[in-house]
Amino acid sequence: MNSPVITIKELARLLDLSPTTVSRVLSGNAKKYRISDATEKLVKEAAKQHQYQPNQIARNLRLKETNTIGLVIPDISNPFFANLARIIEIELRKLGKLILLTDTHDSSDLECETFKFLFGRKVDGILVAPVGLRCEHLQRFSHIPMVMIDRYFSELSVPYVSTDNYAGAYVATEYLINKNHSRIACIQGLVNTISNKERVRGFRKAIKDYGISSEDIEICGRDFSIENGYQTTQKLLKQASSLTAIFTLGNQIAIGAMRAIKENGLKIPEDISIISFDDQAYFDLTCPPLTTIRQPIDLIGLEAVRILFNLMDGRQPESKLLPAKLIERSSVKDCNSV
Amino acid sequence: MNSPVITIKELARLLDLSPTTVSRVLSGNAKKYRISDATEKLVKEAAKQHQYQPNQIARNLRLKETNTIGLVIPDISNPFFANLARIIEIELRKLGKLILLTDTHDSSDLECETFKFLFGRKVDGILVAPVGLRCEHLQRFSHIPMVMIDRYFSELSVPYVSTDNYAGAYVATEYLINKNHSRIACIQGLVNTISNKERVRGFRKAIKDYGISSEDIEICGRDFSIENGYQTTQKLLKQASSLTAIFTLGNQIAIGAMRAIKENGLKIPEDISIISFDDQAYFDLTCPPLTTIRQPIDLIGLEAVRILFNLMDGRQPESKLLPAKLIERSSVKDCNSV
DNA sequence: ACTACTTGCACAATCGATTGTGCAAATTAC
DNA sequence: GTAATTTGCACAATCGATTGTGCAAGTAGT
Repeated sequence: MNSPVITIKELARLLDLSPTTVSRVLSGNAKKYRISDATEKLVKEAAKQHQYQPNQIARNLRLKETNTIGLVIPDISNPFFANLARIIEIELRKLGKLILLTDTHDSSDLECETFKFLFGRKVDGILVAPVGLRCEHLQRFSHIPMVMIDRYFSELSVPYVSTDNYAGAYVATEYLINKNHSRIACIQGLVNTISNKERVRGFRKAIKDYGISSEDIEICGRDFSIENGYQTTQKLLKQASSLTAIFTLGNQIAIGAMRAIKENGLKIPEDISIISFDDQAYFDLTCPPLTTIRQPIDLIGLEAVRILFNLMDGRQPESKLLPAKLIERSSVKDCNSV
Repeated sequence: MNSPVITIKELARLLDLSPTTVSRVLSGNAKKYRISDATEKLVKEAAKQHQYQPNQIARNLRLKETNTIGLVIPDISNPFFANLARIIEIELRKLGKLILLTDTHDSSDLECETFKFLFGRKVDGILVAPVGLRCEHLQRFSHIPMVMIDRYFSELSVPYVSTDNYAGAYVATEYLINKNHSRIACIQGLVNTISNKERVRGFRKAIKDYGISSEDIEICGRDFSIENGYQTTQKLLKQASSLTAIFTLGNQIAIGAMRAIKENGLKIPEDISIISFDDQAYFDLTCPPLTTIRQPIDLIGLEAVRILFNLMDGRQPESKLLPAKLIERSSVKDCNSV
């Protein structure tokens, strides 16, 4: 029986031709190498009949091109990254590339190991949302075309695409302040990641600009998980301060915070207000609908892919910070009207 | 300068050894081939110093093993699949495999193309949540180790791991009936997919077992999207029937349904009850908290990987249907107590 | 009929790692 | 001192596709 995989060599033997000729026909270079029309037709028919599929591994080795892009993400179960992955997958597929997906679970060590893997696989490029704590490995592999998404290191020459986290956080904080909140807690994500730092910076700047005492605010939390949102909020609420609003710096944190508030028998926004960075599809259905800062996820994905391909074509790296947008719902109480 | 990539051949030249010897040392076969301790040490040090990373493409070609698993998913932005992807990624990484991720957007054509791609890439195995409409391509490539997840075709000899959708839907329906609902709509997902069909079957069976007139129920909808949940619910509500409960067959459908209900100014569960297949992390925070049927996502992922590896080891295929669990919250009104 | 092209295809090397086998040199045995 | 082993490593083929080059056979020109 025919094995389910047929190679060019076998095809050639069947047709009594050389592998060279078969290869040339199948890669569309028949004319270029003066293969006769008759032979061309013969080869094509045989290929179809035997369902010939080129062995990409062999092509890759020879052509030094794998048509594969590494996608390195801290947590694919976070809807922000899942949505990002989706748009990126769509774009890359249009361009004939496949994705090697890796989830680093916010571990720099895993990320570093991942880079070695991807390098060994000879990916044509890498799209990475770095954990954000270290970057030697990014540096080390920066000879391969790479774009950072969401999180980045401005000190590296690697381009990035992200949200303008600073401005977004500023707007969110300003919004709270305009609603006359003054005792505000900010629950942050992974400390030291640029997106977190920028959001915190935006928060602080607004606080300062509006002359709010630094004693009336609190910045706490440690990562972007639901767990962190929950535990940090529990702690905040136990402090029995006169906290009036919480600004969560990620959608998962918001979930945890809401859960804790609910368990404490408090009402949003009557007892405590909440605003979150990073909108999600279901945030209009939570109790109450959540006011958020929406990041332009699709645009981030699109731009990242575009820039990556520019890089692969040898063009200049180019970074982008895209604007976030306030989505006003009803999780923030207007303390002016009291 | 040294190029950033060093090959075995170059390493060999530097050390004045043959590539053979270098290869043998680096793949840990020094003893087996009687390489002297001195040489072994020399090679290892040079490899470390030059940061040698084996070219996996070349190894793959020679060894016919890519350490890559194809993951084929209908929609990675659906949290159900994102969570599944995450647990699978974790398990596969433990086993030294990387994931080629593809999103088929619920298109059988794309799925078919995807299979060709994966075959060409010589993946060691495939984990697929098939679109579910056609399966010739699954058949055609069934010589490569493959496990279907979530959705499956029982007529194929390809093993699968999924939830016991029939039983889950039966329990959900029974729950509604016990709460004395009798005018129930069921908003389904992708018609003809096995998970949908099984859920509908469970629904129908419960309806029949409890003697509810088929005129009091309605089965509508077309796919697993938010959009479908929204539009179908809008239609249902416009019919001004005396509908008392909706059973949505997927988490995204539930979101759409809730949105439509809300926009129509109706209250859940006072005006209309809702129960959904497929629990999500945030469903305790929606307005109201949603009663759902939870699928054992982690277990599905774990089992799928386990079975796939058994297959790759040449052991027998084996399929599993895992139990779902009712998570009672407060989106279903108890009509008995009225 | 003899040279000059053109046509149609095959040879062989290559990509980087792996592996069965072979063969000197070193060691041991007697 | 010679034969028998053992030690230590290299040769060369292989995986499947690609490509620069070469070379017959066919056609055209005069």
